[in-house]
Amino acid sequence: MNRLMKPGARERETLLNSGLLSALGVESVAAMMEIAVIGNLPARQILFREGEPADMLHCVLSGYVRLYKLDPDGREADVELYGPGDLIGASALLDGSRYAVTAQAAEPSLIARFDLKRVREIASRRTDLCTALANALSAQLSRVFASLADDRLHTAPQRVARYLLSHCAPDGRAVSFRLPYQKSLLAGKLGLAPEALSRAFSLLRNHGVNVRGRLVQITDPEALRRV
Amino acid sequence: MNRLMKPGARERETLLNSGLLSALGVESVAAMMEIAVIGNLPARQILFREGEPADMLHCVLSGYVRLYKLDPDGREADVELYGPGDLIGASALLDGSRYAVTAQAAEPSLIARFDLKRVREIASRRTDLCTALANALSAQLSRVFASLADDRLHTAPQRVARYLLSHCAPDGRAVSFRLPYQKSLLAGKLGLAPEALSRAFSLLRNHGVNVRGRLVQITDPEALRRV
DNA sequence: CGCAGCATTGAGTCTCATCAAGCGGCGTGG
DNA sequence: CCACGCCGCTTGATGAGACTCAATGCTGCG
Repeated sequence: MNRLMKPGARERETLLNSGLLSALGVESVAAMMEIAVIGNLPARQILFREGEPADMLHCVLSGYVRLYKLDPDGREADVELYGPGDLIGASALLDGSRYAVTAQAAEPSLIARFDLKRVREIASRRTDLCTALANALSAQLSRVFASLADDRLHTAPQRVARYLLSHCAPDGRAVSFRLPYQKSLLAGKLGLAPEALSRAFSLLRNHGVNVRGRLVQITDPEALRRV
Repeated sequence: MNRLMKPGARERETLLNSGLLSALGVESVAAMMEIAVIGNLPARQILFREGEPADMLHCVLSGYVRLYKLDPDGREADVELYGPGDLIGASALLDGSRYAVTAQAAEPSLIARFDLKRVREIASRRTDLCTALANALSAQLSRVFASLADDRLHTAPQRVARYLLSHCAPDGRAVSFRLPYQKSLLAGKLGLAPEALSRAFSLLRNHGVNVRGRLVQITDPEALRRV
């Protein structure tokens, strides 16, 4: 962690809009702001490792944080990718008090850290924080269920198509946008090797998808939906 | 649902030991008991379907409940398997108020149902219930992370070996036990076709595993660990 | 301008799903 | 008591998909 500091005006702003704090009453927000510590992470910095005692709750303010598990042989499998506003480490709220996964900054990132003991203590007094935590967890659980089913049901091009569609407006109009992160990260998030993602993109060229660098053009969302 | 009823003595006993209620104070337990409804499910009965508005929280008392997602073509992918004491539908606590998955009794089962609105209402007053929910969710999240990573990192025989080892004492002694459910269920839980599970078992015969019906003998846990 | 890292492409291999057929136990009904 | 049929499991053959390894292209940055 390069710099540790109390949240400034900009960080407070971002935190207020985050998934966790946005639903809280003013007093709980104040209590959480009180214990928040802002940290600036260089790319590839590890936040915590699988198996370590969990002592902090994290919230991404900017950048992306990758959660993965390690094989005995050192291979990695991404299980989740958190962006601005997302809460990290909630899976460790109680579960044995150990982190179940490793967290690593995927790019230079700004995060807020909360001492877990003090969060628990505040949550035991203020139900709005407690329900906000439960809600964040339940949303994350739904997401992971979706990932798992997606993995088991769909091929690589289908998963990529679904990802692209999830970033489109539901109307059938053509769109173009920038991928929010590196392709290798996206590959990991989708459970693919980078090569497989590349091949999927090139296959999807026949279905109305153009990719140049991080720029994606989708000329025919309907065709994509049929893949 | 065949029979709906208030919990009797036996059901109360089981509920008290369940993951959710075991951590609560007496008053919260009483409040939850008050709204609990016991239901007896025949095998294959659907508890709820993906996309339906979520109005109930469920807790397995006996039997097993399978959670899965459906493909447009009708193929199914299991995402979780809940046994006695497990909480179902917590993923819908708030998340859009819709069930993210379909739940089906895998065998004749006894479950407790709680009206979700009333659970939320109790939770907003009693933090012990709220934190118990959050804890249940966080444990489930960890489990699903583990499944997802396991899927992506390990082959079918390795996943089966890990499953078997998780049912052994950590000491290296030989053990034998009964599978708690059908093999086809286990296959789904591990993300495998039933044929793949069968082949995995036959491959593991060379590594100290004997299977006859639901009976599993593990003669050499160490060898299994090396698979 | 050159380098380092990411991305693409190709070839080969492995794993697993799928389809199809055969086996075995178990319950029902004759 | 036996015959039949159902269901779950096993086994075999096949094919598609995706990972690995390796070589090359591209890009952005110093």
